Amino acid sequence: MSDTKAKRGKGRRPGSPNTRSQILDAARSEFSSSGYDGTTIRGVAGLAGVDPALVLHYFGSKEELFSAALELPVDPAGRIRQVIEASDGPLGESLVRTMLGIWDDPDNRRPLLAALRSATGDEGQVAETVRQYIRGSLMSAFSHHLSGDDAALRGALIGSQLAGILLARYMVGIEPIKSSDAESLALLYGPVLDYFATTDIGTTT
Amino acid sequence: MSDTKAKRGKGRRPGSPNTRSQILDAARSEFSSSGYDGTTIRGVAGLAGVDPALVLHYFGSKEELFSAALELPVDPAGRIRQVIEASDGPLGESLVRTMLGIWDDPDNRRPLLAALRSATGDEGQVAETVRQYIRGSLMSAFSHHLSGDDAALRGALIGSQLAGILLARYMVGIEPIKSSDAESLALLYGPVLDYFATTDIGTTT
DNA sequence: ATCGTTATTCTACACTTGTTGAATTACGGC
DNA sequence: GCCGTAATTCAACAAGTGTAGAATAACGAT
Repeated sequence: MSDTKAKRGKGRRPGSPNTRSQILDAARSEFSSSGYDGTTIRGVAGLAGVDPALVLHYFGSKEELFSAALELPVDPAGRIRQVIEASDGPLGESLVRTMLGIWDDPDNRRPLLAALRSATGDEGQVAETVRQYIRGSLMSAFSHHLSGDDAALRGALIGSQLAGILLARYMVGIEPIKSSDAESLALLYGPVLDYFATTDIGTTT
Repeated sequence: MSDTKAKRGKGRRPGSPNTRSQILDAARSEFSSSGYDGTTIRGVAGLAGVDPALVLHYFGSKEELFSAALELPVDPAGRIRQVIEASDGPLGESLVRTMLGIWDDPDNRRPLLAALRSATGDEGQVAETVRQYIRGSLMSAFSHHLSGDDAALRGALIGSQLAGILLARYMVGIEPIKSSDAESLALLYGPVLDYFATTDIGTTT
């Protein structure tokens, strides 16, 4: 409680070397709140109380740091498949509930936000990777268990609805969606998802 | 057709001075595809075939250039109010149709994308302005003509659904939403919007 | 023809960025 | 106690950024 201005010299620090995870934590925080371009290695280092060079000593470059920060604590596509398989009734509510459960967990929130920010911005190669993941794994998780020709379309409809929730709740912060509890939102959006999943729709190009 | 390598000297150029709008056009293009941070004045200048200093001669700074590029050719909130007032029946379809009409117009697409990108990224002051516009004018345009206590909630639900469409169609590019024609999407999403607008929902905090 | 005004470029500055290499200190095994 | 290895900082570079000021050339009015 008394070393606020510790001006330490060069060499190695004594004590427990959990520095690497502190850096990762700081990186997640910065990436999720400022996006890829908006995040600077010096900023991450400062937040972790560490020299910028150390960040690059652990992770080789900014891109690698970003990839490491994106290593999600959960596998979203997997969880979605679980939910879809484990419910035979209307699954809309469960989907919303599960998704919000994941996003409301502070451990997941920041890396997920970082991923979504990079997918909606345009930050080169990594962003495109995230987008391909969304288009590929995530979307197929939605549509895999839907029958019929238009499974892809219905999966996309579901995905777009969920994406709208994320945007409103976590990115733009629209009330009352931002502050509602997850259960209320599940009840509100559930029927719509079921509608998308089941309703018959004409052929669409 | 033969001056591809024109290496012109210092002074003023002869001919028509529509340079200012060319710069604005280039700026819209860059901002919408690369976001605020990703866009460089030199890049804009290069795209407009002009010196970087000229950009700052017309618009005083990068932020002002951004604001100028955001000057939308349409007033979204106004159009929404129009649509809502001018239809007494189910307005879901009309809403989607109108919104996609605006976004599919190439004149609007880029500034709108630039705005949305800045709202979902975190680029400081201007981004916050856009977000406040969304939370304020846009949202109240949705909820203004809905009766009852929960008008704000229902407006937010509608807004989140529309936002999901934008994200899927224009930002991440999820098929088949990306390539469907506007009319099909209006038919698909319309009923859901009506559901949000009319269905009775319990008190939510 | 002259003159102020405007459009345009050139050059340069101060700053921030990602990244590198050398220097310094602690740790762990022998 | 000694030594390789890992952790950590320092100082610096090259590149790119937004921006400012001076210089030059064309325009419009008189």
